[in-house]
Amino acid sequence: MAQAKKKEAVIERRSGVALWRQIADRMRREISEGLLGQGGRMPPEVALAERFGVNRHTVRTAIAALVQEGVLRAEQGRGTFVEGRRRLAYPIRSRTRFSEGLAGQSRGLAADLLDHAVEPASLDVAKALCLSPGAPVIRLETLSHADGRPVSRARGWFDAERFAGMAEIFSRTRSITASFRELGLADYLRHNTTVTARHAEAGDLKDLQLSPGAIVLVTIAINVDAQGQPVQYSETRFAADRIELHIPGADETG
Amino acid sequence: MAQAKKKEAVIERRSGVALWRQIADRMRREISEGLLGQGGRMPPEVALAERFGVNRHTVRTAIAALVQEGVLRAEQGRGTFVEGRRRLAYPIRSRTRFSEGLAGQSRGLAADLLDHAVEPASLDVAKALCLSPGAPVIRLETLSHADGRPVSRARGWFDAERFAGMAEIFSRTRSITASFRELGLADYLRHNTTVTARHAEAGDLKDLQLSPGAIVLVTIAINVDAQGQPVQYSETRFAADRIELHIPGADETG
DNA sequence: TTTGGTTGTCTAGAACAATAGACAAATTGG
DNA sequence: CCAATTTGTCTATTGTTCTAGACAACCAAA
Repeated sequence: MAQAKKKEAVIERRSGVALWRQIADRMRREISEGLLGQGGRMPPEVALAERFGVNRHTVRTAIAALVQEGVLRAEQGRGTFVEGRRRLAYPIRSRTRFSEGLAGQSRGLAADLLDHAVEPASLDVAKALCLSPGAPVIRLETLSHADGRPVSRARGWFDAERFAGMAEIFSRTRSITASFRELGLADYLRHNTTVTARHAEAGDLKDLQLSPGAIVLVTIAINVDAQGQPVQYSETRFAADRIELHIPGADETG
Repeated sequence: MAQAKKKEAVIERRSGVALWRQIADRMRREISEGLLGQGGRMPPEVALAERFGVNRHTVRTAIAALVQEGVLRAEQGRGTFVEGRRRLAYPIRSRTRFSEGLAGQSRGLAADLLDHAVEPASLDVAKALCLSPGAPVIRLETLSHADGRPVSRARGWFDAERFAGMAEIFSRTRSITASFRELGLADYLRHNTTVTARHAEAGDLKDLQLSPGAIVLVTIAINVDAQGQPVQYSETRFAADRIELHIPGADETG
């Protein structure tokens, strides 16, 4: 029975996803769960190849991809080591603010303004913000980093009349909460959030520094002011391998 | 300029993901968003091939995969038509019950008990249920359908002392809420939920009838009774192309 | 220094994915 | 019936992925 391979057969052939990518995705996940690379050291390539039932070169391709992502570091003669950090928890609460949510878990929080425009509200946006379709809205495209790594890419819409100058203020304050405050909105609440997941699109792959096939968690949210008037409609894509969403129960919400 | 191809270049080559799979994933998403297949009819293969900048055969492979999934139906001489239904909304509230959540959106709700066992609590489970590590817990593996399609695969743990006979009762009632009620627990609350997303594993691919590379939304939740005592710890994998999670704001929670 | 274990590089061939073109088969509308 | 449109099938060719084996380069410990 020494002949029998130990492969776990979790790798599927002819699936349209290359073996090296399936293996890379699996290793990334197991590393993040602490199942692989305990003590910071990965098993040798030959052992991994045997475990997955593939050739050593296939494993090497997977490792190369994770090295490229910054998850692993390979040293000739010594071994392959885990570089990646844990997944950050992003809380979704009534009063969640992006920076507050991740503060304490990471350093170097930053949000960049990638693009902005004033445009007529689409049907979706108008409905969410309780405006007439075609009413002018400000659209902000932002990219947020934590620990020097990009974690989310957001697209937010605001009533252009009520929040004139939002883009300029945001590019200075780098925070939605601070920008609202400057515009006279002291407090706001998260009204509703929808969560989906999908494969990252080309633009997000680039901005979030993901590799093709990577997953993004998508939240679509509406924020309202104290009177219940919508002030922001946003769609945020989180790199699913860096962020997890935490939704506290009602008892913790207040 | 008639020569210039219209391809949208969202398809990446040499990415480890075959072109036909990228196209299939994209078409599935656009169909679910209503961008593709309006009126139930898909554009002809030649048009799709031109749009994605690939050969017609590549598009055919993608279509074949979606036909296999039940999203599309191809009829020789007539065209290709949309079979798939929209994504169901699964609300995450303090008092969400699975069947209640999807009731009204779908028919033929059903939960199957795939497997069950009494086993010693792992560290995670013990901590979540406020038990000592190693204390006996009941583990239920369930599969839920809506509209005849599998939508989620759940693994739940319960205190074996307090909820003795859970497995037998569940296989009869096919509902966690009803089972709790029979065991004397009239009401319970969702205490905490964590949401992540990842590629489906082999077991889930099969049970949820997904194709390799498909995405699952993973929720990890703790339910508590009226006294705040944990009664259930669960990990649920939702087929991300069939379900979206809805998290209402605090004002709607009560 | 020597030995064993590890990653890095190269070559060659087999398996799979994608392209190209041609034509068959079925449906629809004139 | 005929023509146009559409999906289905076949062959051939090219490029990418995976396998197989061999060996070099490097590190650590005996």
